Amino acid sequence: MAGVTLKTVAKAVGVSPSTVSNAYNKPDQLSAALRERILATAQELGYAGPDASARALRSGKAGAIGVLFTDKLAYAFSDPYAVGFLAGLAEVAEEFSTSLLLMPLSSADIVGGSSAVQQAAIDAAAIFCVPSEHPAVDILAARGIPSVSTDRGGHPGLSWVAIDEVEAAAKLGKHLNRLGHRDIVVLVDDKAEAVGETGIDVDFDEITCTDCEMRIQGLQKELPDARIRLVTGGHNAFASGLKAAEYALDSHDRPTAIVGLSDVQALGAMEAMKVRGLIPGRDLTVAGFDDIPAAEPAGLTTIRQPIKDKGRAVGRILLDPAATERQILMPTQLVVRSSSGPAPRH
Amino acid sequence: MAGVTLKTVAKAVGVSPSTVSNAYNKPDQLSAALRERILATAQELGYAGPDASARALRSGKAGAIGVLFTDKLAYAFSDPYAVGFLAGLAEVAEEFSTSLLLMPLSSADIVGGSSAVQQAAIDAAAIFCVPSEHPAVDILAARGIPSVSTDRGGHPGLSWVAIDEVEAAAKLGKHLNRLGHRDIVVLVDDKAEAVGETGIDVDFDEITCTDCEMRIQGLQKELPDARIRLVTGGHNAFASGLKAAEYALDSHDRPTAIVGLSDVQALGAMEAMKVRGLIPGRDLTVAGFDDIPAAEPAGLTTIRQPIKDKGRAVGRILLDPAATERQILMPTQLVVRSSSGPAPRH
DNA sequence: TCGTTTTTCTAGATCGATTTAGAAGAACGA
DNA sequence: TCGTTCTTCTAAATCGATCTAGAAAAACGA
Repeated sequence: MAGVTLKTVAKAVGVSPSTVSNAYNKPDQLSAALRERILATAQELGYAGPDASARALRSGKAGAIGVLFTDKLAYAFSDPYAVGFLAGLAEVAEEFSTSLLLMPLSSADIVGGSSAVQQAAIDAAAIFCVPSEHPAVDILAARGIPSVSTDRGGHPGLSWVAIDEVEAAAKLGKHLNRLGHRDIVVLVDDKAEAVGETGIDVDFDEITCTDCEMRIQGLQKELPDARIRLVTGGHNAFASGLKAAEYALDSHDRPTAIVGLSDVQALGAMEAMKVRGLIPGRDLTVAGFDDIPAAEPAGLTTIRQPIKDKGRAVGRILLDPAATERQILMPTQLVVRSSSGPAPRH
Repeated sequence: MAGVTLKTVAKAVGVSPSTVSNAYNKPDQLSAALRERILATAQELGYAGPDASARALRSGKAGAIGVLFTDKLAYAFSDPYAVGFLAGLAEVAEEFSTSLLLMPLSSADIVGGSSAVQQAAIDAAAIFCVPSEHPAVDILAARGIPSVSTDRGGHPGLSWVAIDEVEAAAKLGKHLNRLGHRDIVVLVDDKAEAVGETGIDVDFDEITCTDCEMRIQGLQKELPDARIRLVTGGHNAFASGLKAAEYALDSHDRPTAIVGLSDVQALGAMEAMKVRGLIPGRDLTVAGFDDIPAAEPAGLTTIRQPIKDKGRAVGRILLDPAATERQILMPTQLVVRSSSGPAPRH
């Protein structure tokens, strides 16, 4: 069973290893009859085709692109936004019959080389929602792996597919300003530490994610005279938004608007309101980012970004030789729904 | 930049390649001082650590487990059920700092060896919702890659983590029977061919997915005197459920109940009803399978299965040496919500 | 018929590491 | 002081293929 290699097959058929290799990779380099014979013998011997690692080593092609995907891989799947990106990327990958390698970027000792990012046999990489300062990004660069990020922060030459985060947030900020909101709580995700039972206030300096920083800046820009507080309930997820919103709603000075830096968090906030009998858009304004599918039925005001297209565009840059543009700015759009309304006058 | 290998570093430092290798892999095999010196020189030369493919070849470990994921990779992400599985799997993978390789099982010529399943450098594989007759599954077997399936259909020795599909469906069948439903449309997904503008009827023989077959059998078992029709709107997704349900609702003899073989399809059916002013549970009963997060707010009656646990269990079997059980049956549960009600008497 | 092209196949180098077995020297115990 | 054990390092084989250059045989054109 084990130990059947190209050589074994070659010997059995009575040809050279090169020929067996050609039978698999370059059918037009040998007669059809011989190829048939080789394939048949291979089958008999239980040879399952050229070894993947050996082929990858020799030919320099791994047939896979890596995906650096948010802080914790498992968390990523709790946000439909991230999943949408992956779907778009997968679509293109599929077209080029390339696999997607999801790499955890856990804290394994980076220098020791035992981290997944080091180990991964990949031809290229997509970097999704990982700040360009992250060591894993450096490793990719050091390995000379062509990468595309969803973040514009990196070196000038780096490829990216992104949105103008500041401008996008500014659109929402303007909307809230017009509605008269001057006291706003922003729900941010906190990757760094585990938050306890309840949400907590955070400082702007503590924000670890570049996108988040820029969105907050965008909001501030259009809400210069508003009080903007940052609250977190943990990593980016429905439950965290819920927790953080509960904290904000139950505090002595309740804001007039809650902005989730992602829709899942905003939806969590809506749930918290529902429990408290508060009606979004009337009692309190809620807004989010991304416009995930669940936002529409929930009536959530949000900033739409074409997430699946983002995934596709990244895939094209990585895989399609015809793709020339290496830095792509995607459009965003303010989608006003029932969850936002005028701030109650006092 | 390119062309810097272990040997280059070894020569630069003045030691043997083995020592450099040890510096990365077995720090206790050399003096700390030397290791330091090697790592520093490596950095200087722009050496990013041992080549992944070469290491994989020599050591026989790829550091990744493959995931064979439904027919079309991009579609898989449209079902939160599939995503939940992946999240569970990713959780365990992360724990063992192993990557997840999502392989498209497109129709590339299998024999030629250019398919992703052939190419993939993986240590083990998870097979999600791919029938055991699929050629890709055979390839994995031929390659001698340990695999775990979410389907019990394979060889007796094969590992799996599954639910009793027939029994699960029977629970729902019994529920519908008690409510008096005798005319039922089942929404199935059709992977084989592209369906046109509207849903179409399908025969039981045309069902390509083992799970689907078993679920239908389970329904039939508890609804012996009911008319059960199968309708498809395409691959497993909300839009397909919508399309198929529209077809069923607009036909001259409307059923009293619609069962989606997945929640996403059932939710699509609910949307079709909403458009037509029909109220689920009163005018028509709708039910699904999986109990995805969106099912609860929608009031969808469904069969719950612990999908994330399923992913975790598969991960454990593949990665955790301490895991001994190799065939695990997960529990299911009928969750009755407002979308199911008594069949209207005539 | 003879030189030329095409088809079919092969030898041997190579991809970049890891591993095994063992050498050289240092440290140790009595 | 001598044999023994540890520590530190190395030489050479090996993992399993693919690639380049070229040989042998067959087909071809005039």
